[in-house]
Amino acid sequence: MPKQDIDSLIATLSVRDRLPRDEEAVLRALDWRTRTVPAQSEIITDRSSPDESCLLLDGLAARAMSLRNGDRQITTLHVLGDFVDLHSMFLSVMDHSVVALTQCRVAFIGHNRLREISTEHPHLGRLLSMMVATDAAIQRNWILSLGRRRAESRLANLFCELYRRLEVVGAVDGASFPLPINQSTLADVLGLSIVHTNRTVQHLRATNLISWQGGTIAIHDWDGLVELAEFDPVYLNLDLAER
Amino acid sequence: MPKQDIDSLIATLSVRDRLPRDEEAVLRALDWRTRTVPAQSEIITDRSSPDESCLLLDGLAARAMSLRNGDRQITTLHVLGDFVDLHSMFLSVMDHSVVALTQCRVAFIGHNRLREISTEHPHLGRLLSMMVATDAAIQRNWILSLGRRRAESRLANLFCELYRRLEVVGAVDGASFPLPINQSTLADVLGLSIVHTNRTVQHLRATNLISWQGGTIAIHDWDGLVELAEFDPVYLNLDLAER
DNA sequence: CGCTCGTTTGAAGCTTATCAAAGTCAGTGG
DNA sequence: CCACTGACTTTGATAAGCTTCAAACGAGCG
Repeated sequence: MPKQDIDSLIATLSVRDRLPRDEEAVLRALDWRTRTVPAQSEIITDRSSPDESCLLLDGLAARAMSLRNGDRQITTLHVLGDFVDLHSMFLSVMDHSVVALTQCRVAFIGHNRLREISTEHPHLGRLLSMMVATDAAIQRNWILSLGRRRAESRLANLFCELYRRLEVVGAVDGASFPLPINQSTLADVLGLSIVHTNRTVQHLRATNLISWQGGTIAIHDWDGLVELAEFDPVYLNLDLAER
Repeated sequence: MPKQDIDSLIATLSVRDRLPRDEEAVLRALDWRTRTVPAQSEIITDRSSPDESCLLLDGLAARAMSLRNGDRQITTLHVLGDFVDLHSMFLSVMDHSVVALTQCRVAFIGHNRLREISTEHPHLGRLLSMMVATDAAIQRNWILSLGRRRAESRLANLFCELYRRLEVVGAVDGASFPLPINQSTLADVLGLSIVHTNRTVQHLRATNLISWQGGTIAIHDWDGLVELAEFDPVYLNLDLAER
């Protein structure tokens, strides 16, 4: 695996806790098994019992769950630097699937190996648990969104969150960030119909908060977006972030 | 602390993983600081930075988040045996508050002590992480509910989940379990208005799936409730449960 | 007995879903 | 070079689900 591949994980961790040199070295020295998966493919199957966990090196992935009628809900979006299913190390059977929304590069590492390094380096083990907990905090914010925010605020919130998370791993470009998904997928994140998702996006455009073309979101009015979203990044746990 | 107080934690853990005698002994020997808190009081304040975690020994508690307009969303219900904010061990600032929905007995234990025993007993540390991960799985199911299930199915799902979780800690009585909250609180769980919550409850009664009086839910038709809810308990991670 | 809190009912309105069709655009083959 | 195709976005019209407001009802309590 190319050396810089692990950089986004290092960035994700070190913005949230101190990451000593030796622990960083341990992570870099791990025997990651990398793979490239095509867009729309399943990285991890629902109801399976993986014996390894998967780090996202590049691309956009999602946890997805479905109802019998085919309705799909995406419960978390994953960006580079995210451990996509550390959860499977602690839960024996997957309660959801993980799908690649774009082409993704991923790196696998065995649960046994992760358990070994957690025992040898307890602080590193705690960092892994912190990622699980951060994940859960992101999910809680999404529960608040789905339960109590209306469509527009919900979408604004998503854009704010993605901007901040992508910023951490150096994947934003000024006030723009990549979002190479279609509105049908976005609807599955928002818990809305495609039609209403489209109308909601159009309204954010019309009020000049954002634009969205060619798979890129440009934020034109960050303060306005934050206001509409009632966005407070505490839940992202970015304590050591510079701002 | 009376000896049996910790039993519900032991039950919660041992239904999900093997819990060796010595680890159980470690948990029982911990220097828990117990407290009784009145209904409606805050156990942990939003935006605070606790240095201890809180185990629920008795009663019903909830993670709560609010919007500026006062709308409240409950993101997780906690029952006896649940670690209410293990998350705070890994996240420095609380992204939500924890409130007692009924009078609660709780037991606090310092984060430092938890870190010590996690280092000395790595498997026990992993059990703690498993509780965080189980919590996250419960939240994911709730995201699916809020995003894609309509009110009736959402409520049915909640009742199925609570029944199974309370069963683990021996808090059900036949086909009944305690739910000593009012419909306003239930509305905050479901992400609905009080009025619609009331109508949804009445519909479950009218179709003879459940009854609800005096703070007790009686399930009259488990299979019907499961069917309506599309309830699949995989996400509760009850691997070692007998059924 | 009158209060208060919680539940229930009714009516109107808003947000979002559903259905159907048209518009746009990039890619493809004739 | 142009018509065709298929995926995606956009628009319009109607309906369903849920919220809001207002008021009545009921049980427990000082």
